[in-house]
Amino acid sequence: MKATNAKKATKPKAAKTRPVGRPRADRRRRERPPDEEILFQAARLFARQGVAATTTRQIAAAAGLRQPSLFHWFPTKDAIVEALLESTIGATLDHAERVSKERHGAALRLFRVLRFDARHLCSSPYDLTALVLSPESRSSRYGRFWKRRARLIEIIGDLIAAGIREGSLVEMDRKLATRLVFGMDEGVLTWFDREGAWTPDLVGETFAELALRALLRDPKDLAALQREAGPLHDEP
Amino acid sequence: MKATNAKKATKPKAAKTRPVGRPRADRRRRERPPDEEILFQAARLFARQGVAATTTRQIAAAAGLRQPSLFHWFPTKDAIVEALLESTIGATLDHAERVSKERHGAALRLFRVLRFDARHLCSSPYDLTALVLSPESRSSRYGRFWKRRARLIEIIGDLIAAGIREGSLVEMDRKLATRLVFGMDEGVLTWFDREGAWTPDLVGETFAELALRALLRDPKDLAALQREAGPLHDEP
DNA sequence: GTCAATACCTATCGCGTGATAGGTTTAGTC
DNA sequence: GACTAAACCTATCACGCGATAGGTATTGAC
Repeated sequence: MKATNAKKATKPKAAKTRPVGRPRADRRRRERPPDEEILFQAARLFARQGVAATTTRQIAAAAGLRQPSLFHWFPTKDAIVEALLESTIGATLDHAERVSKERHGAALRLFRVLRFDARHLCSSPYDLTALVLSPESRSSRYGRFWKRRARLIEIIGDLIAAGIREGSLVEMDRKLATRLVFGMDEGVLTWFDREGAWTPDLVGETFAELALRALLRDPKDLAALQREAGPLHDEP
Repeated sequence: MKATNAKKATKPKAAKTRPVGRPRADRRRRERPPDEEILFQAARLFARQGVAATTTRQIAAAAGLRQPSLFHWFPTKDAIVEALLESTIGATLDHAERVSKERHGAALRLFRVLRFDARHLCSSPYDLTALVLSPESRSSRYGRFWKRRARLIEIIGDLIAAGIREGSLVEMDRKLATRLVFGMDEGVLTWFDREGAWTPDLVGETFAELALRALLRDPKDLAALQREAGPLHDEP
């Protein structure tokens, strides 16, 4: 009787610290669940080396697994890339769709969309440098992501066109302007250092400030835009 | 006697159309010498697929050779990447060094450096999208290229700082401004279509115009800058 | 204790890769 | 015609890749 009770007192304690399943060869603690850890480490490696040059063995080792174990969580290497791409752009496109429909001047809407996107790129849990900017991701396999990205470009282009029509933005080739501005936006991915001195908010604000100074007929309007827009960190 | 003469009349004609060396299996004419054709086709494939995902068999087929023949012209696949990287940035850095030393206002010098670089990126004989923007090229193997690129960024940063000191450009975090402007510059690589409607000159001019509008204290100074700078196609 | 589910492991496969080795085909020189 | 250099070719290699197959080690439920 007494021996049985002593055994039961020991078991619940072990249950709280051990996940179900075979223990790993790599005993190091991981702060994320396995699928998220795989994505996190994959993104890091992709950003540093590119997708094709990153092997599944490297990803597995970085995530604390053996290479074939990756296929328990993702059906193919490709599926990892796809999951990373899908993890981006959703929030920023939703925000852009919402803001672009509001009853405000085009310049204000543009300002808010741009700074939100740049901040979002800097603060994603995953380092997306390689994925968004590299030709490796241009495959038709990721058509959904590229469609949504094209939609975001379209929204920005429409806002620039509306600003030109309203007279708040300077006359120019609206498509070329869209490309240049969006290039500066995504260009953030090539230099933003997640361990560096600049915060995502600061980058978002400064980028949008420069973009609007470039486009506004009268850059003195910028101060009013910044006031009306409010602090970036209040955007949902 | 006569038969011998007839034979000699035929040979000189063949000598003018046939290069020395074994004929290719792929008989199609190539407009460039073999090494240049390899670089051209490699750049095209790298831009579309990325470096690691492009095989030497693909490069060879595109250049009209068999795969091992590549190694007659380049010692390794890597050497192809290196040659492409070296083919860029030389002219633009020389120009930037020269212009940045001239006795003109910082804003004018900056304007000329920026538009030259953007045009240069658009008009390179090789499509460098994958090489300049992708992590694949970040290897220490290409240290020389990355040093020169850093020098270019430094020159632009110094010009921005000088403009801020002179009072022609707005006060702001000079390093962040440099990064954003250079991001727009290189971002051109992600969207410029060599078969498209925009010319390299137009892109160079428009990019520099937007960048200076963003940075100038008084954007009305832009017109004077454009006049003083003269047409981009006159830059050597 | 048995069984099922879960999360891993080791072993291995079929295939494709960059590169080497040796041979072939041409023009040019003597 | 013999020889050399140049520019190719075919054949092959050693290696590493993504993925499959089957087994192992744990928890939790009964």
